[in-house]
Parts: sequence; structure tokens; C-alpha cells
Amino acid sequence: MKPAAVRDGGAPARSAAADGGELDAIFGALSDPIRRAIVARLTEGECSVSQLGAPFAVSAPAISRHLAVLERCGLIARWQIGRVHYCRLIGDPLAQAAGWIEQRRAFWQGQLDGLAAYLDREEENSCAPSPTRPSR
Amino acid sequence: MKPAAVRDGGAPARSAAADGGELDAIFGALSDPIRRAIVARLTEGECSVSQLGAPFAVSAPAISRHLAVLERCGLIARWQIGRVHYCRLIGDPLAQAAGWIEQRRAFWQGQLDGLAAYLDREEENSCAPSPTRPSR
DNA sequence: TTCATACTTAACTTAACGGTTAAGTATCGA
DNA sequence: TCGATACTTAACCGTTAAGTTAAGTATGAA
Repeated sequence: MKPAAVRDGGAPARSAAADGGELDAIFGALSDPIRRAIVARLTEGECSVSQLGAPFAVSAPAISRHLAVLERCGLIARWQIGRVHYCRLIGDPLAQAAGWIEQRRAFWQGQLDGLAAYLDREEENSCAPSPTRPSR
Repeated sequence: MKPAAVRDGGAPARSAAADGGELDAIFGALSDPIRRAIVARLTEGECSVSQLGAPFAVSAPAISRHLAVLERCGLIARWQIGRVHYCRLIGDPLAQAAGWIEQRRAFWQGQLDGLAAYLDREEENSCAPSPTRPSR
């Protein structure tokens, strides 16, 4: 699983929180199931590229390019020891993505409260909402 | 054609871990800046389609299709009153996306601590022969 | 030197995406 | 009934994305 020492080798360039363009790339990267699985796996520790690709039924070049996508948006760092290439996860872009969603939390938090009430009475809803306020 | 069944309380499914396919669509939807802006705007309240599209320099059909993407992954609901079509945000998919990231938080939370230490040292990228040096 | 390993890059195919214009459907107002 | 308004759907186009196989690069070992 981890042939290399897990010891921290230092963080790479941390991305300064820049605007939307980065979020495009980060959310785009997370929209692929293979890349999400890779990210999930890397939360357990650094890993070689071949081990990273082993669970998936795609070719090595495909994995390599998924990693390039993840690297391009700052989600992972890659380095090489001998002929083995390793990856590690970088948390910052994940925090950025979570941050964007969290900033909208005020809304859906309230809505989830509404959902609780909704589940409470288990009402059936009508099909005709009102103009500016369908129903609550 | 599609009545777009207005679910006004919020989304139904509480079986949180609806699998990857949905996350593909949700993250994919959020990877576009116009769609993110639409979502952001809808956190302030429901809105007509034309008002929703007004800030963007794209045609109405383009907006309509962005809304279709958001609707398909459950992020919004649409309904019609007279000739005006309205949208409202549904929090559940946002919570789902945030939930996926949060489940990885244990990792990057720890790493941000490491980042602090890193910023502390902030020296040149070390000729340290550490086996896990993320440089090229 | 020579071969095997571990990846990446190149070239290509196919499918999806985002935009457009044009046409269609419904509703409102005169 | 006729026309304007508010959108959606259809058809098309150029770009991007994901997959493939084949070739290239670099390292380790024989």
C-alpha cells in the first residue's frame, strides 16, 4: 500500500484562493467517479501510480491523464522515486470546493429544517404552487 | 411537457448515500460558472428564468439548457405560472456534494495543520533527500 | 549493453458539452 | 383572433474530454 515513507516531505505550492476558474476545474475533476475514487484512496495516504490505477478497468494512460487532471487543479502532487511515481493529496482545493458549497449553506440548512417539518407531517403536496412562494 | 413535479418541501430521499452516478451529475453541474452563479442566485430566493439569465451574455436557449442540467441532477425545481417559468433551489444535492467532501475532511484537516508548519519554515525547496519530496 | 519495469506522451476515435440560430408551444393582452 | 412575450426544443457546430493503442523516456537489474 505505501511503499514509500509516509513521512511528510513538505507541501508543494499551495494554491492561493483564486476565483471561479479554479472552482470550474476542481468541481470538474470531482465529477468523474474514477477521479473521486483516486482522491478517496489518497486520503488514506500516498500511493504509487500503478497501485492507484489497479482497481479500475482502464488503461495506464487513462489513469495517467486522470492524475494530470487532478494535478492541474492542484488536488494532488506527483513526484518520482526511481521509476515509481507517487501521488499525494492536497487538501486545499477540496477545502475551496467545500467552502463554496458551505457559503450557500445558509439556504439549504433552512430548507433542510423545512424538510424535517415536512417529513414530520408527511403531507402530500399539491401541483400548483403559488407565484412567488410555491408552498412551504 | 414535463410537469416538473414541484416538490416544495425539499427532496425526498433521506437514504443519503445515493451512489456515484448522482455525484457525477452534481459535481458536473457545479463545474460550470454560469450554473454556479445561478445556484448562488437561487439561494436568495426563487426567480423567473429570464431574470435568472439576465446577468449572463448568453442566449436564452443556453440558459434553458443550463437549467435543464441543474434540474436533471435535482439541484433545482421548475414550475410555470402563466407564461413565466420559475426556479427554486433544492438543497439536498448540495448537501450530498458537501457530504462527500466532508467525509474526506479528516485527511485535509490534518494536512492543513501540516501546511501551517510548512508555512512556518517556508524555506527554499530543500535539497533534502527525503524520499517523499514532491518536486520535479 | 541489453532487457524489463513504470509511467508518460502522442495520435486517434468517439461522445459529450456549450454555444448559436431557427422554429415550436403556451400564455397574455388588445 | 392576432400579435407579442416567455420559454423550450431542434438542429447544427466547434471544442473539450475520456478512452484506446503504440511509441517514448527513464530507471533498475542482469
